[in-house]
Amino acid sequence: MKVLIVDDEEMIRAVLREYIEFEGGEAEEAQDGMEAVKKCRETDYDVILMDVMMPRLDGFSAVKEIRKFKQMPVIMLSARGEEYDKLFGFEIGSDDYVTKPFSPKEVMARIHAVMKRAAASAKPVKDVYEFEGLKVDMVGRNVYVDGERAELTPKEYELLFYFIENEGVALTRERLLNQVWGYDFYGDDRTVDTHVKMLRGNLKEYRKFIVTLRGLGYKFET
Amino acid sequence: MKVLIVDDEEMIRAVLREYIEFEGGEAEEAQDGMEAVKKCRETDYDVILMDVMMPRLDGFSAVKEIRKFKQMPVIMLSARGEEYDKLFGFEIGSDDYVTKPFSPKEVMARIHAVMKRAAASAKPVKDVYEFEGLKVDMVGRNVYVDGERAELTPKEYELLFYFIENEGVALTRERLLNQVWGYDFYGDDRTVDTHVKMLRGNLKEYRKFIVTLRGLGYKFET
DNA sequence: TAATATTTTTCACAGAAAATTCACTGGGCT
DNA sequence: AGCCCAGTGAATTTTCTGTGAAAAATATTA
Repeated sequence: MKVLIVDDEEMIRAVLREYIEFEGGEAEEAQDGMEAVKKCRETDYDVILMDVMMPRLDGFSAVKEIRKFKQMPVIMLSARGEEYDKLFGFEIGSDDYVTKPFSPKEVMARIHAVMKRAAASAKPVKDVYEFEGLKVDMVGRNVYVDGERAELTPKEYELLFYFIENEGVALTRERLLNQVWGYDFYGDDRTVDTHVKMLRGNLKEYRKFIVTLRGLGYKFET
Repeated sequence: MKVLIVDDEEMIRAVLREYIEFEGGEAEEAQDGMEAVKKCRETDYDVILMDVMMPRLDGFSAVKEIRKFKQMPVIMLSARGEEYDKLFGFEIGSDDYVTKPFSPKEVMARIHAVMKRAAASAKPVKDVYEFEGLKVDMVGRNVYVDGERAELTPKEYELLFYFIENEGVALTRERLLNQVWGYDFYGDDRTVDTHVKMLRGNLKEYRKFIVTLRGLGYKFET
């Protein structure tokens, strides 16, 4: 387990490092966002603990920057009351957050949760899925409805692929917008609905797989 | 089992201590909130018994203070009729309460309940819960009653999930409104009742898990 | 480059579903 | 017995989704 601790406070870094190493993990430190980005370019970490307020480059900007070239789980460390930051942190794709003051125990619990999640999602991804008469070729970007090729637009492909990758998981519109459209999309919720409508139309009878979860969003379920 | 008893009355402390030690537990005492906070800084307790009315620093303020740096289960000891205090105590995160005059037996029961809960919540949050024939899939948003899928409305899901996340914790209507409906909800208390009714109806025989606490609210208990 | 085609997004509206209110009933507790 | 308080059913109000059409953005072609 390799963890990157990003915080400008020496003390916090030291405490976290101690806990991580006590559990047999490996810890590296960065004093600010700039250094964090640099280290991430060179090394792969299992999880990054990222403070929000830092000199030079703040936590959010750093995560944004890192996300451009690498996908690694991030846990944000935000001072209490930074509500706005908290939300924003999620939007840019951090996996969790802890508010200061935090107990090291709490942080370790988050780390374990994130690692476990990562391990779970490392399940072999199939290239071709078949749900009854619906065949989806993830690599070739082809979808067949009862053997006949369905002409989907790019967004429809992406949406369908995301649904399939998260089969059985309840997805909010917000999450779909974040994951399929990207964190920097600031558009209407209805956009999702419209694309779901189009996708359903193209899936013909297999529209049934996309279930509406009233008050929440959608779910792909066979 | 390490317990901190916080009360300004010598007699009460002595009685509680006796019971705790009789059951093989370890007890420490504090005469007021100030002392309690100080002791909590130095030592980790499994549970804190905290009186409300005390000189120097009252119980609520003390809990608030302690919460700032440590997370420990608290059972409030409030004089009967201190209704307001009771509610407030829940909001600041005490785990249970006992009204004076109480039987030591009652207090011990609460302690055991709290300890059991703490042991249970130490494990990572589950995705799927099973209580007898009631299966709740938090991720997929599915609820099965004896294997059959229950169709819940959004509020019913949220309410059930909140109940489950707070298994064994007494929840006031106010707290439910705040947490499930949102802090900006200014509605009737009866609203909770109605949704509990609907939820119970959908849970069929497992309605029994949602216990009515007369004069207070509800509790999810298996 | 301009014109055209395709895709994406916005938006308003209708119908459906759900939430809320509220008066009344009945049970538990003193 | 009387007083609260929770349970309940139904009416009312609010919210939500599906949809179609138009506008905007993007890609393609001449």
